[in-house]
Amino acid sequence: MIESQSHSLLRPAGLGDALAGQLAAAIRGGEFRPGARLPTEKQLVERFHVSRAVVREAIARLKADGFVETRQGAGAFVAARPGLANFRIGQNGAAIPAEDLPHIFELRAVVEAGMAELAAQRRTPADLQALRAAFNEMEQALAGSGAKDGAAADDAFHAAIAAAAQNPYLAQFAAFLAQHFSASRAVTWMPDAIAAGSAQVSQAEHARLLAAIEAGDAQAAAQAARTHITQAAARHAARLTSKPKMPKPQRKG
Amino acid sequence: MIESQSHSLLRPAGLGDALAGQLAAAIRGGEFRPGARLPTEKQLVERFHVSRAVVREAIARLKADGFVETRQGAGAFVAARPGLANFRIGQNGAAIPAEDLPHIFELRAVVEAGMAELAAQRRTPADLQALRAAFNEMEQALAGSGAKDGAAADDAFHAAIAAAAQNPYLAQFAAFLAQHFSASRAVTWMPDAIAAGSAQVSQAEHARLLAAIEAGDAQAAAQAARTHITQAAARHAARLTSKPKMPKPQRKG
DNA sequence: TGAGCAAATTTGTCTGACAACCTGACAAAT
DNA sequence: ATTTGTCAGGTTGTCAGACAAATTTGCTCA
Repeated sequence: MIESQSHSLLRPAGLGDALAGQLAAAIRGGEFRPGARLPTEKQLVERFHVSRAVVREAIARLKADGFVETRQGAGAFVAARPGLANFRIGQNGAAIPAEDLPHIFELRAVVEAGMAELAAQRRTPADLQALRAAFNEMEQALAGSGAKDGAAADDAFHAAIAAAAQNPYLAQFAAFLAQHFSASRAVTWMPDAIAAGSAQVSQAEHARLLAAIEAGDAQAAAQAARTHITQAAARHAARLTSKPKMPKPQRKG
Repeated sequence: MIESQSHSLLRPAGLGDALAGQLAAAIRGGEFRPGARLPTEKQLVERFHVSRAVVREAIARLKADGFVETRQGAGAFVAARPGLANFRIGQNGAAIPAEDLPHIFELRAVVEAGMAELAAQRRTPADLQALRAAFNEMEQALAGSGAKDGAAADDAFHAAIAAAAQNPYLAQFAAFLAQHFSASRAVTWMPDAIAAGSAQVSQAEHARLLAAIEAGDAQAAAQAARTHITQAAARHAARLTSKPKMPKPQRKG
């Protein structure tokens, strides 16, 4: 019988989702080895007391997640490397455990440092222009011109570094990692954080990163990126401990 | 009308898979913005001339891939960051385009270098023991003792480096990247490749990597890892161009 | 023992029905 | 004028049954 996963303030997941989760856990737990055939749809229907449609949806999810492959007439089979078709941070929808954060930021530091190094080596005049423009927008956001969105400029700055590195996979992976912390970056650029000087510290790190890339100094760029992410991790951790300060839930419709 | 995606030597994908691919492409292509509502199931049924079951399976896939979120009674909505819940190399089941390989290996080099650096700093006596043991197994596979599986020892060697780095996310991501090239590593340790000296070159790179980690020399370890991956990329590329040499398809039941 | 074929089984797709939920419009109350 | 409650229509979630396409199994025969 499927155990309903109900998120405290959110809607319960559907049966298909729940069954997929259970089957994935069974595969991960070694109940089915790579290449092994899963129970037939009919068997799953009987075992879990759900309709065939639910079973098929669960299998569709498992296929998307790289856990199984299906062959019409034969069955569903555990993939050669179940679940390794995707790289994912954390479990579906669940918050990242706090004890994982240092490891994730360290992974980010490795990736961002490597990317900054390549950016310093490969940047074009157009890249530098984009970097400068984004940097200047952040400067204006700091000066309180009010018309500039610091967080968006921060995103643009990092996207420009990624473009300068000229490796789309590095860029995608860095963006993938960063999007897990987009809320933290947004907080960095809120009025209270700017007033508290937090954004200025971040911007000083950006300045060092920019200077190194402009100078074509790969080592300095890597080091500046490493420091920036290390400090971002500290800022993020500080936010987690200084719990609900919830300044203004400025919600844009 | 759904265009059938048929893989040249593989079975055609189902309609659900094909529809999911098209909807994902539409979302990626900007046809639906984050937060936008997708056409209703009924509309998709009419537009694509498929049954509702196919539509639902496609949506289940898109949910698993992080492209959409559904709310019962309301509809399916494009996720805040569509497709970014997972990081994936290549498209589902399709071979990685050759022109992407250099970029992927470069990403691997960045990650493996960062990991080797940490391993050199954090390795324990037990780590060194595991590294040595794996290295010795590869030596024996090279000497032709026959009882040792070079590819498995190669895997174990890299797993030991990952363990020494003491960052599970780095380890997982490195393994994720490496599994896309597991066939290439297996070829490195086949009798013909050993006879041709290819495995010896790889092992010499392992030796430098091991020496640097044993010496606790982080810079040398990073450099040795970078070189190893760069050479692995060259070996992989050479295999792609020297096409079907297909020595012996030794298939283990 | 191996080849050929029919029957059984399994996945893929379609169709129809009902349950649960959502949204927008409108009425009633404050 | 604003807030709350109700309801109709629409949408997703689940169930059930039927048939098509592909694979596996079992049986017969040379």
